[in-house]
Amino acid sequence: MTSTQTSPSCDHRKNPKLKGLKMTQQRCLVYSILLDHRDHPAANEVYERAKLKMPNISLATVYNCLEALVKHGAVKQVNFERDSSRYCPNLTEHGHFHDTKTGEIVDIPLKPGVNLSDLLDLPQGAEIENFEITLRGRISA
Amino acid sequence: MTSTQTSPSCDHRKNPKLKGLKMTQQRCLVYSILLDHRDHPAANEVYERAKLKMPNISLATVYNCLEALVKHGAVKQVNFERDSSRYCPNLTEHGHFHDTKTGEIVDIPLKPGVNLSDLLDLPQGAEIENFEITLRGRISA
DNA sequence: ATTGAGATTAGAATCATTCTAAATAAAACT
DNA sequence: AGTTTTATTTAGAATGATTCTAATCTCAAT
Repeated sequence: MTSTQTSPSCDHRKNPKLKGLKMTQQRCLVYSILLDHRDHPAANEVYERAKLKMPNISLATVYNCLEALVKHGAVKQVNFERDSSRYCPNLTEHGHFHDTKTGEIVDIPLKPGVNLSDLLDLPQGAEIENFEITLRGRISA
Repeated sequence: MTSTQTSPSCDHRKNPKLKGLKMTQQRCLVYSILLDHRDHPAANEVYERAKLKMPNISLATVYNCLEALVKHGAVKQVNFERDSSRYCPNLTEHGHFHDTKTGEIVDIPLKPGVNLSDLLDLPQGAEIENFEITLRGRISA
């Protein structure tokens, strides 16, 4: 049991998103939790799930791992108003819809071929590094 | 000095956005601060500006006033990642661009005639109550 | 003038997140 | 293989924005 790898999703050869990021057991666990249930958990929820497999992991480590994954670009941090940040392994350009009835958060893909500047009057010379589009509402039956 | 009105912007007859909201001196001051410099101040910055005119106003009151204005729909609350909320009296549909070089935040109007659903693959039956579009980047000279 | 509803206030409490310093683990070098 | 270096993990303290609490104040309507 000297391996650092606990899940195939953390294998650099199979997952180029992780190339160059040292995958410790903790980072691997946190990352696989995000891949496992793509329900946009917040840090404390990731922590709860992580403890089931690694009871001594600390909340600080979960924050550290999430930060490392976000900085590396393997995971996106999603913010809804002032709520706790949530985390999302979907790296395609997308927004989020927050269903105010169920609390569920779903990914909203951008329509293929369309561009932010089709919707928005961007200022001259604006170079967008990243964006967030968050919607709140309901899904009528 | 028994009047509650300290600024014409708080006159209900001139400003229908405020109709139905009791305008106390504090609410009027907070609101006029937002109208005065449209630089998206956070609550503590509103508090600093407010104290110049009303030295005994409390931070809690500034929060209360901002909340009342937001709930009433006279002001929008704007969130960038996990930063403090900022406040914006522009009620037209718009997003925000955060210049990472200068820190400046500017309103980004939606192009006339276009719709969120032109850009996004919304789920069947989605009814959007509100949305936030926030961009980070730079303006190249 | 009295009442009652709502607003304001100071300060305490909350809660997500970050920081700190010590302990571990892994990596790099001999 | 052992030593040094470097990065990671950990528990708990600290931070900081916001909300809560309970007391006081305001003001319109009785």
